[in-house]
Amino acid sequence: VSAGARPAGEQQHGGRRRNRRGEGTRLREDILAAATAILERDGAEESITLRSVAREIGIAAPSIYAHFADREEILHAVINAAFDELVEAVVTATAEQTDPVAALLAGCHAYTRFAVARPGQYRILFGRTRAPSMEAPRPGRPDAFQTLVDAVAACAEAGRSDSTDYFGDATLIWMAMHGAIALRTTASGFPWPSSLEDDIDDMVHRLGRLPDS
Amino acid sequence: VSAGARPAGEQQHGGRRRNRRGEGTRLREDILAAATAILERDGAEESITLRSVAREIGIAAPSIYAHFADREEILHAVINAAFDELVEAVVTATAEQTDPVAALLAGCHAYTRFAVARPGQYRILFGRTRAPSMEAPRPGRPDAFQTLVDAVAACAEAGRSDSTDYFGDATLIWMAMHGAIALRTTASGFPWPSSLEDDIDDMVHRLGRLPDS
DNA sequence: TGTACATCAGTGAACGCGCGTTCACTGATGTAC
DNA sequence: TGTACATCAGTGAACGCGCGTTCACTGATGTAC
Repeated sequence: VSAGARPAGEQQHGGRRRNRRGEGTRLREDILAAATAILERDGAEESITLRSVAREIGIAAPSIYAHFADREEILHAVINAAFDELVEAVVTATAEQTDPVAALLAGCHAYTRFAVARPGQYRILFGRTRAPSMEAPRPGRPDAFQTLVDAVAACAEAGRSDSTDYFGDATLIWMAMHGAIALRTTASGFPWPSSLEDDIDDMVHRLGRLPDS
Repeated sequence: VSAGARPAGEQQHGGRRRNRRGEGTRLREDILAAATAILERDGAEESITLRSVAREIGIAAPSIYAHFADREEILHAVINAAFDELVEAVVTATAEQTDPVAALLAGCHAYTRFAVARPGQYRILFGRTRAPSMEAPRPGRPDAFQTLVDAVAACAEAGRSDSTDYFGDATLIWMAMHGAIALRTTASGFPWPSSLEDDIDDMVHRLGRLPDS
């Protein structure tokens, strides 16, 4: 096949243009984005393979080795990116509210929204056999769980919650939210009597000891 | 190698004796038991393969086809067996108590105990992308979730719970329990402030609207 | 301005592996006569 | 009681597949002179 038989710029692997010199790191971002897209598309972390990622981008599988040592390193990068986004969403939503109860609820809703909007990423964060814990974040990075504890504390100190064990009650809220999210995803045939958002509200009110739920 | 070189009864695949005529169904049970053992041993449903099961029992992989149509059918059988055991544990524990609050708590603790004792089986029940729902049990079989709803109702009718929405509150309890169990398994690095059993108690009390938690 | 050359981004063929599944078979067990 | 034979439980070799990873390579891009 002569070069002229192809429209200008079309390459073998799906039309991707080779990066110019010095722009090699762009492929790294493409790989990460492709891995995340695959994860979101079919939900299973196992479908992120070197070959599926390469196919998605339109490159040859070995090209990935210039940017990641092995498959596991791609997964770690996906997990870290997802974690960063989740933390960002929770922290921002909480900080936007001035009323302490509204702040607590906003943080919890942001957490839930992330999980519902990106089930694959949420699952790879908290559905793995061994998951990254909510604590021990990278130093300097805000901590989503501490934000939740602080939000409960703020409610109590404003007289809006009867909680006396902020860490403990925040833990209960986190667990309950996770269960609500996970079962909604998983047991989709169950006749859920109310919306997920309402369930989260109820759980936060009762487990966070907010009066008049 | 002459037959005499082997101790009597020793077979190629790990010493398993061939079943006698009419006892062919015994291999079916062996396959199920092996699949369950593998699942419990390394937690991941993907490690149940025709070959790993065959290895575990000491047979040739194709022998499985006499008893299961394909790999998926083995998984279904494992899931059904696990579900039966879970339901049995919950229903029995609930029925053993006469006090309604004690009955509700006993059922929840039985659920939790099953999940902790058999994490692989619990996970294959409720951690899959598509899981069997708690409702729609096989006809004639007791229903674990209905048991939970009834237990909440019994508490309310005895004046021991302020619940007015038995189904809804039972759902919240189920979700919260699931979250507590799943995160304990998953985020093992988290500094859990209390025991899982205490967490379950707190959740049941607050979500089931039992006074003096 | 032109050209030789180093560099960088990426390729393509090949490897060994474990998998689900198929196929033609074997040989011990029990039964009919 | 003895023997031919049907049946049943299971075997072993082979298939095609997708995978992670390795290896020697290619050819466009930019730079030094």
